[in-house]
Amino acid sequence: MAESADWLTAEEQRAWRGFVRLHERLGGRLARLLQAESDLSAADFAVLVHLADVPEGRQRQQGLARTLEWEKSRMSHHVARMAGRGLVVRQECSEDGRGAFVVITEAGRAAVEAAAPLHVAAVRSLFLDHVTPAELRTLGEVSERVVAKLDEES
Amino acid sequence: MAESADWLTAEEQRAWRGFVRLHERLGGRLARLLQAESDLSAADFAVLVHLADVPEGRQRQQGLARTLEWEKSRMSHHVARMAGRGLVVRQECSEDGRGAFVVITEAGRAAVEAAAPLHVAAVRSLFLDHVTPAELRTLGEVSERVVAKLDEES
DNA sequence: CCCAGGTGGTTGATACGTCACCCATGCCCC
DNA sequence: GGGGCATGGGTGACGTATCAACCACCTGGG
Repeated sequence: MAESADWLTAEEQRAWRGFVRLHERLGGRLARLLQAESDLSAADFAVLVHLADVPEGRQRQQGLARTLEWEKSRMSHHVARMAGRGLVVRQECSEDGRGAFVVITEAGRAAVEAAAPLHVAAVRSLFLDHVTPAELRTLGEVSERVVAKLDEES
Repeated sequence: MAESADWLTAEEQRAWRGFVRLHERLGGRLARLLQAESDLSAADFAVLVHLADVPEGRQRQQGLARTLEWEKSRMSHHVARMAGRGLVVRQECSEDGRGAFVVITEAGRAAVEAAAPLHVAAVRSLFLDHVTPAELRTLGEVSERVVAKLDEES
């Protein structure tokens, strides 16, 4: 993404490209750490954190998908893989014959409990430690505003 | 990613989660627009923009990979797919028997020239238009600083 | 009661990124 | 000048995201 036809001002470009790069690097780094230390992908981690935090450690698959803002297909594929690794199990839903619960296993709980503090520490040391509180607030405001705009236009 | 063990302050969490969500949404949205309007993935677009901007529209594969910060394997796979679609062609390198040039085709040039203004307009309307210049500057500074930190620690 | 449309979930195809290897060529130093 | 190592590149396997199609079940209106 360089200049081609009408492009952005220097400041716009700097901010936009910086933002993209930041997320790429930070995301990649955090994902690799999580994988190396806990053998979990970022997606695994997100699923397990939610399940660990919900009564009985189980939730309807579609509900989980909505919370994480995933497509149902992605959730289905992913749950299948996680079940294969013993992190969760599927459970039939008696109230709704179509439904399926996803339930975190003991192994899943152990994995997420081991991973969470490491992950938090990584977010801190790689990101939060290098940002001032004022900057952090600005970042939060901008993010919320733009996400809201994106949502209302969709 | 909710609370589990020691977690983040409310402000930290808001900023961090907002930042992640923002990138996910914005990235997804821009990618889908590019795909729908121009039949190019974000990766295709990045490759073509660079090739269109370089003398003779050709560059060594490894050089391209370094510019985009991709792994050589990813570049190899991707160039193969793009070549299959006629957006680029591979060319042998006479100075270095191992080397390969990637050359943009006329079709590739046409595609990127059609896509670029639409993409810029989308970045503006979905993101830049909702951020003040001061916020943009903060964003640029934070991004550069954190990326620099990440680079020096790797 | 039946059926039309909606919802929950699965599956298979395709595209993509990463990893671990492999091969060939270039380069350098003894 | 030959052996070892680095470099440029390709390949196949695997995990993963998306899309489209599909099936099963539920639900509401006639």
